[in-house]
Amino acid sequence: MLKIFNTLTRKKDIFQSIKKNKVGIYVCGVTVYDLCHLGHARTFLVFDMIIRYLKYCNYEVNYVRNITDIDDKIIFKSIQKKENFIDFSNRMILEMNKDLSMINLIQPNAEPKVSNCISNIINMISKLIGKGYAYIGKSGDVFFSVKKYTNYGQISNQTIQNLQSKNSFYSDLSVKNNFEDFVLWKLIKEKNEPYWFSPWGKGRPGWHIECSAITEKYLGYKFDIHGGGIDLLFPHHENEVAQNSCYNKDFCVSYWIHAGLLIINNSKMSKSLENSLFLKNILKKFDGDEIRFFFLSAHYRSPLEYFEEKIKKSKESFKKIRSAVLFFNSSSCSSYTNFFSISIEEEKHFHNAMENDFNTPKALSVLFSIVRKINIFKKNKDPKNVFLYSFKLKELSKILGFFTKKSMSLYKEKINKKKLKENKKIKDIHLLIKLRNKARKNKNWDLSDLLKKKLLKFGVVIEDKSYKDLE
RNA sequence: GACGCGUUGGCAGAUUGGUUAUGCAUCGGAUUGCAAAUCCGAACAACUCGGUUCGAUUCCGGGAUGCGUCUCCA
Repeated sequence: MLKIFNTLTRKKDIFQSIKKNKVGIYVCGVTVYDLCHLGHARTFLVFDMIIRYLKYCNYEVNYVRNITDIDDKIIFKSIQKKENFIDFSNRMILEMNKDLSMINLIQPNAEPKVSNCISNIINMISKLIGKGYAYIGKSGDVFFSVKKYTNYGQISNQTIQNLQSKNSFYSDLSVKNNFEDFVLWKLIKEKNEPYWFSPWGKGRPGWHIECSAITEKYLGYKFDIHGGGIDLLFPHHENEVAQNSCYNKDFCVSYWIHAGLLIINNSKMSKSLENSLFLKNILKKFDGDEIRFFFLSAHYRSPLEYFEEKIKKSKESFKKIRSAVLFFNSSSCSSYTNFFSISIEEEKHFHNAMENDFNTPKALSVLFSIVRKINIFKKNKDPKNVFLYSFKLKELSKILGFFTKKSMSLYKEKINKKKLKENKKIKDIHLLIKLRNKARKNKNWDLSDLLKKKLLKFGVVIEDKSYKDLE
């Protein structure tokens, strides 16, 4: 029985899908004003793991993740880079897809761009105005009237009275009726801003309305799971609930799942703090499976502190599992295929861990105990059990998204390259030694010293004894 | 100020009202031509103060402290 921590009820709820064997899930995606950072990677990896597990449990999953390609920061960045706004966001989307594919994420069933959903957004805003939940402010921008929605604060447990106002254009009471009201449609302020036509003038949607319109369009007013980073809980998700509930009174998300944040230098990782680590850069040092292991070795809801030493250590731990799986791949024995239906004790532990709100650290510890058993069976020369447990290890790892075809082939490629490099290095060293010996024989001391220095660069220390050593 | 989540060995990180998490690192041993890998064993733990209890790291309360959110953020 799968239990999931639901932010709405603040406890672990038993999972039950609305439609039998089907799950609709929406995850708030990236605002593409820069490259993907490691924080994005964590959130999407968490939901990737959740979706893989649901699929493993025989659910047909409809996974929707939006791309915010309209946003003040995107506009600002594109102007700064003197790049057309559309070109800039498209370039960032390409980069995002490239980076995310390297950590082997399941592709969403739909990945709508906000710019393709403007008509849905306009419809939703019109209806909200019609119902009296939204109004045109003094500035001409459209605002949501928070006080009209009596359940506001339900998911984030916030009350309007306790909110602190921040200074920005849209927090100014000269443009809207109440400070808690948030913007649904922004009119263009500068000539070079991108815009779309609307009943309220040329402009663009506010941030919160896009997710409401997209979930409505792709998943309807009732769906199973809504996810995102915990930093989106307030105001983003609170506002989404308000918008959708006012748009359709039967709106209901069964489970709200929030991923814990990646912490770096004792604070949340975000670009506004200029401490971001781009996924692209991390991928130069660690592969997809290693990054996956690093994230899954902490519970998905707890904050996770990042520093390089930590991921290096986790890479070392992961080696243990990887080498066992590689050994299995290289020694598969088809005569044991009748073993596939046999179950082992560890599978139960693994499933219990996953069913308990996706306890991946515990599930991983089960993998380690399988590895130990495999090693013992190897030592005891028990090939049947080596095969059985190795097979199970691989199957369970795959549930968590490890050892996909792509990640395996990338890893093999990396290893082969390394081997080639090693071989070349050894050849080079032998050649240099030969040349140096020749130079010494010819008493060409300058060349000999030069070659000695070159050898030192390869880590080879030359200690000459006498000419007798020379060949 | 409000709301939420934390504090577990050297590090990372699960779990639990009583009995080994797990991984890395350390120490001892086994295995091995050497090494790597592996196995066995050892040592090291619950922020603090109260309460409940036969028994609390776990439940309850106070305190300390860290992180997140409060209308741009995965």
